[in-house]
Amino acid sequence: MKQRVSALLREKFGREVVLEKPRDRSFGHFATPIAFSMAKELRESPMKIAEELASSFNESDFFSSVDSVKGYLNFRLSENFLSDYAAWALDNPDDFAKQEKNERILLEFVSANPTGPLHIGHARGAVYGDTLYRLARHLGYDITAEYYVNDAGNQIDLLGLSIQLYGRENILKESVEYPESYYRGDYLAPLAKNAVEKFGKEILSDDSRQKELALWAKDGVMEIIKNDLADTKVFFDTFVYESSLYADWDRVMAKMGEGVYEKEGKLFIASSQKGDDSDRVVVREDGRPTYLAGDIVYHNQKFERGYDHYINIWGADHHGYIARVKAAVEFLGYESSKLEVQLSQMVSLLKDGEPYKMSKRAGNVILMSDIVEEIGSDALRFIFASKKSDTALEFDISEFKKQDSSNPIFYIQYAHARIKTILSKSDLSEDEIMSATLKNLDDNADMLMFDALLLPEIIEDAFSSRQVQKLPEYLKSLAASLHKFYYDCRIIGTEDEAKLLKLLMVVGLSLRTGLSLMGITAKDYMTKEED
RNA sequence: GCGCUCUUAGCUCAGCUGGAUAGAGCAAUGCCCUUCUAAGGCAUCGGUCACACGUUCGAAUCGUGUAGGGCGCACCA
Repeated sequence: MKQRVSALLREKFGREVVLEKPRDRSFGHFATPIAFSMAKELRESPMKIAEELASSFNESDFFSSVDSVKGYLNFRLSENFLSDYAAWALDNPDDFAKQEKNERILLEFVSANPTGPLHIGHARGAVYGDTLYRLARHLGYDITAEYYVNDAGNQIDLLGLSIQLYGRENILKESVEYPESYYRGDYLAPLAKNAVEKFGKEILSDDSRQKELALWAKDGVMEIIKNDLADTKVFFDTFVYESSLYADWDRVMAKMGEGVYEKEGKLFIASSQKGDDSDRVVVREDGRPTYLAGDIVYHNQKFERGYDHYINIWGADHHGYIARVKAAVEFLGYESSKLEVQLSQMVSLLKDGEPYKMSKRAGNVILMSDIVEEIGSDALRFIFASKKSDTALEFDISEFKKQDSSNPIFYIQYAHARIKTILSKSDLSEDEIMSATLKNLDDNADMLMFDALLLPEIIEDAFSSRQVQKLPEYLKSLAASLHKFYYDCRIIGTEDEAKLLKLLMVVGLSLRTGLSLMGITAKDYMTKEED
C-alpha cells in the first residue's frame, strides 16, 4: 500500500518522497512534507507549493482526496482501493502480506556451545533470530536458519571434566575438589549416569578420556538445547559442527594467502591490515587452533556455499570480534559487506520487582526452560521481540503472568478472541458476510480497516531494518483500535452487521498473521486461568 | 587509556531515511456495565528527549564535544 503510494508519487514528482503517518488521523491516510524540501529550490513558500501540488491531483481510483495543510500534503486513499485490497486479502489469507524476494540469506543464530542447557541470554538471540527468519520467509526470501556447534576447543574438554567431577561426587561418592572453572547443573546427572552405563565407571576417573567422554556427551547436550528451542518454537534448518571443518584446514589457509603468517612458532592473521586493532593468533605454539580458527574455516564454508547475504546474531559481548572475522572474510576473497552482524544485548530479569534468583540446581544461571515454564513461550517470545535486540533490557516476569490489559500479549490475544466471538454469535452466513461491500464506512471503521491493511509494510520494514519490535508495536496498536471500536460500535443486530463483520475479519487476519510471524498462535477464545 | 554502545514521563520501553501539539504500558487519581466476554473503554496527572555547541526553514532524530552507565580490548569460547 505504502509502496504503491510512494512509487506513484515518485513518478509524479520525479524524486523520492518521504511518506509518513499524519499526526492527526483526520488528516488522511498518508502525509508528506515534500513541499518543505521543494521550497528552497523553488524559492516559494511551502504552503503555496503544497497548495499547488494538492490541486494538481485529479480525482482518481487511488486517492479520494489530496489536501494541503500548513505545508504538508495529506492523502486519503479511495474506498475503492481499500475495499478491493481488503476483499482480496480475505480471499487469499495465505498470501496476505507475502512477497517474492529473490535473495538467498544464511542466518546464523544461537550457536550456544554444546556444554549445557540454554540460559536466558540465549533465549533473546533465539527469539530475535527466529522472528527475523519467519519475517524473511513470509517476504519470500530463500533463508536458511543455521546453528554453529562449537564442538572443538577447550569448552569440550571442560564438559568432559565436568561430567567426571559430577559422577565422581554423586555416583562414586568420592569427595572431589572442584577447579576454578567447570560446568554445573542438574543436566549433568543423566549424562554421568548414561556415561557409566555405556563406558563403565572407569571413565569418570581417567583424565585421558575426558575428550572421548565429552564428544559422546555433546550429542546429548545438543538434544537438551534442541528441546529448549522447540519449546519456544525455534527451529533450525542446518547444524554445522566445528569439528567437521578442520579437514579443510590446509586448503583454507592456502586460500588466506598473505592474510596469515608465522611468527614465534604461531600462526597469525594479519587482520590489522583490514581495520582490526591488531593481528590475532590463529594457531598456538603447541598447534592447537584458537576460537578464531574455527570461525575462519566456518565462514569460508559459508561463503563457498554461495549465499547473497549473511546475517550472524551474536551476543553483544562478542562485538569486538566482528572486525577480525570480517578481515578473514576479506582475505578469503569475499566481500565482507555481505556479512552482517546483529548483536543481542544482555537481559536482566526481575520478579515482583526483585532480581530473579538464579537457581543453584541450574548452575547459577537463569535457564531458558525455567522462564518458559513460568510465563510460557508466547509471553517470552513477545517480550524479547518487543524490545530492540541491541539494547540492554530489564523486565519483570510477573507482568507477563497477568490476565488483563496490562499484559500486551494477553491484550492482543483478547482482541483476536473478541473478533472470533462476535463472528460466532452472528446469525449471518459466511457468504452473506463475504459478499458485503466494505464501502461507506464511517471514519472509525475506515481507519480500523486501514490500520489492519498496514501489516504488509510493517513486515517489510521490520525485516529490512532488522527492527523486529515494529511488529509487536503494530499489533498492540491494532489491538487497541479494535478494542476501542468494539466499545464504540455495536455490531450484531445492526443493518451494517455483514459489513462490520467483514471488517473485523480483516483485522483478525492481520492480528493472526502478525502473531504467527512472532511464533505465537492466535487464540479464538480466552479461558481464564485460575492461580 | 582505546573501541563499540546506551542515556526519552516516577518505572519499563517505543519513536531516530530530520518535519505538523514527543508516544505506550505500569504506577497515581477519577469516570463508563439493562449493550456482541468490564479479561474492555474514556479521562486527568506526569517530559529542559543527559548536557553544551554546531548543521538546517525545521533536531529526540544528523555532527562534534562533555558527563554518566553497559560491553569489549585473550594464544577463553
